[in-house]
Amino acid sequence: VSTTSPVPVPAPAAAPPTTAVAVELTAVIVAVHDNRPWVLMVDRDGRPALPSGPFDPVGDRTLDRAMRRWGTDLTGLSLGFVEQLYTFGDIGRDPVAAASGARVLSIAYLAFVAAGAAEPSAASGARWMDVYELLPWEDRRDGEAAGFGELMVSAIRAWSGADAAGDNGDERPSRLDRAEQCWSLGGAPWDPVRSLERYELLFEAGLVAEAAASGAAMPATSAATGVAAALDHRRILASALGRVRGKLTYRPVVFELLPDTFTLLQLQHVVEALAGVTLHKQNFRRLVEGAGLVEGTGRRAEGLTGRPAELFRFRRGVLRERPAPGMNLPGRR
Amino acid sequence: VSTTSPVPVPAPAAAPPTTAVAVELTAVIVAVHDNRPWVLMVDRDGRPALPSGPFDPVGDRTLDRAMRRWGTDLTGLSLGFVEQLYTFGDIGRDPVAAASGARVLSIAYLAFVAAGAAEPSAASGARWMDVYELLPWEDRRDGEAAGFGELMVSAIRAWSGADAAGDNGDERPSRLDRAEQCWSLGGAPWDPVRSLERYELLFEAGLVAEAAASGAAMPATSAATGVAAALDHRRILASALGRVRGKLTYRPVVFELLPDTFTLLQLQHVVEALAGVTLHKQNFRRLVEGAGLVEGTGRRAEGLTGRPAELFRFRRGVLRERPAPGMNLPGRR
DNA sequence: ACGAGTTATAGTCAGAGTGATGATAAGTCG
DNA sequence: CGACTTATCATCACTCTGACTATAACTCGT
Repeated sequence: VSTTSPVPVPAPAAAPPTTAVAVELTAVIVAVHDNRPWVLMVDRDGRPALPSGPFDPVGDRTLDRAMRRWGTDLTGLSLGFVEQLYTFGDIGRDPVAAASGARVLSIAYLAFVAAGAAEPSAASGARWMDVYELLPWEDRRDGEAAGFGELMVSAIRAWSGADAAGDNGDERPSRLDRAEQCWSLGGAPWDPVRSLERYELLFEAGLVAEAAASGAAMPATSAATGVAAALDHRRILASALGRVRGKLTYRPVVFELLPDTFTLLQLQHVVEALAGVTLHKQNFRRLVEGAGLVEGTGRRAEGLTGRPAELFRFRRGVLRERPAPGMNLPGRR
Repeated sequence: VSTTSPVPVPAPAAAPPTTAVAVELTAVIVAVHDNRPWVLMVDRDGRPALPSGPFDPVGDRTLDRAMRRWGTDLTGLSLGFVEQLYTFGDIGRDPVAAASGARVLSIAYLAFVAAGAAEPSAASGARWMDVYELLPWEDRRDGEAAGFGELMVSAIRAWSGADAAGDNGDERPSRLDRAEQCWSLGGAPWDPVRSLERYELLFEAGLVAEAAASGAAMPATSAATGVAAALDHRRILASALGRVRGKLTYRPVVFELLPDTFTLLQLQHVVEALAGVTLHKQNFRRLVEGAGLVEGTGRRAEGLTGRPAELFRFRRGVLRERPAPGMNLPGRR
């Protein structure tokens, strides 16, 4: 079955590629205040859009560095955690560019800004926007169907039934299966991480405004389906949100969003804001302390009300002890 | 802190980017036979290389579809699971191209081919190569330091000490910390998922041949550090391996690598081959059955030796029951 | 000063999941 | 028929998880 070394025949693929396309960086810059996740958005033809910048093939030695430099310029803030997300390249994703024959590739990056940092420089035209204004169904902190409702569920049911009848063989999971898995319509628990799948399902079902080619029927804003963004930027945001939520569970990234010291309730609120679900308070405390993720400073917070809480800090030592330290979200597995 | 809608000022970033760079797709096509993971490689100037193909901005409507089409042509096999990995764009990654002023961006994809599928078409010049021939330290199935040895450990220790002395502030984790985490030098258990970090550490420490700019001192092949590949393809492979290992734990992707029915031992061997660690047999069986990942067909395997095992198949129903069904690797967390 | 309200923090308990080990079943091969 | 090999079942201690209860410490209004 195997040859240990490949034969020394030049493969056809080895010829240097010559395809030219436009490449840009797109940033999903996230912060958390006031129990809400915020994302930095600019305006693009009247719609909110993720900030994008050109990729400079001469000046930028690595993509990561390009992202860091440009993101810092844009926000005037120092970016904590920075990670490449995904490269988006569908032909229809930028209709304007497509019309002129250009193909736009966006390398999306995810970055965190610590709470308490300054505002973005006004010159950039960038503003913080509530993530759940764009993806309202992803926030389940106040009840299952908060802002989503049975309406949407039945719409999805009706739509997913449409091909269950057609029975596409049993290769790919049916739309019904996908809908059930995404929205926990069957017995399965809600999985915060699947935000991208949920957005894609809504898109396919024609329930988000972006799905209507060239601004047809749907309103750009609805309480249930949120505010439409430019191009495929809501898709990118949904993918970022899923990544953040997944990452939370096995890497201590939350601390990049918090000040150096914080109370356990603050920490819990940040996790809840990102995960879009509420957590059991006592268990959360036990978990993070028991896992050695945090350590108490002797000091206490300037209490607003109630018993003053101890201030904690991230305990770097965990990294040496556990390979995958993070916050457990309920119902994973 | 927040304005609900962004101000309607055209952001500087909204101007269409015009940067032109060469974009190619690079495939990490993986199969498992004989208790080993195999990757499809071609020859490139005498070194093994991952197959790469140009991205066609006109013909390919989506990146995923481009990958599928081209990968199928290349291998003559049908690709099961296909997933975008990462986009690599370091300026130094293709010295030949760089010399001529071109910047090459590779969008790397991971794809699986089921066992028992046919050989790749000979015309492509592609051959299967043992993944652990390229990344020998990633295979820990026969003992901790199999093929790696205390030598490498101390080399890394020496190197990582080099900046511990310099003490770069305590922003980024020190090299010593990184080395300890990657190789479980401290108390931490070995984490199969960190293959990319390990490769990058070896690269930085100058312990892999690719690190020597323009073929200086290091031999292209060594028992401990493996066979050097073209460009940054070993880095891409390491990143793919980490992704596969991670994915195993929360999504039932193994089954894409197996025939429709299989024995539990076969399943275990595939998981072990990919994870590079051995698993406890009884617990593995209990886990996989208890989680509802598989279901027995009544039939038994044509036993070679020993008691014949029952044949199992993947149980699609899990997807409806659990959000994140997968194989637990030891020592995660 | 005191009690109501609010938040922090410790403790307890049942059930699920995990790692390790032993015992038994069912084939093949000499 | 016995040695060998692999499959499969059962058990046990231990940790982790989810839910609940009780107590501590502070602010504020009266």
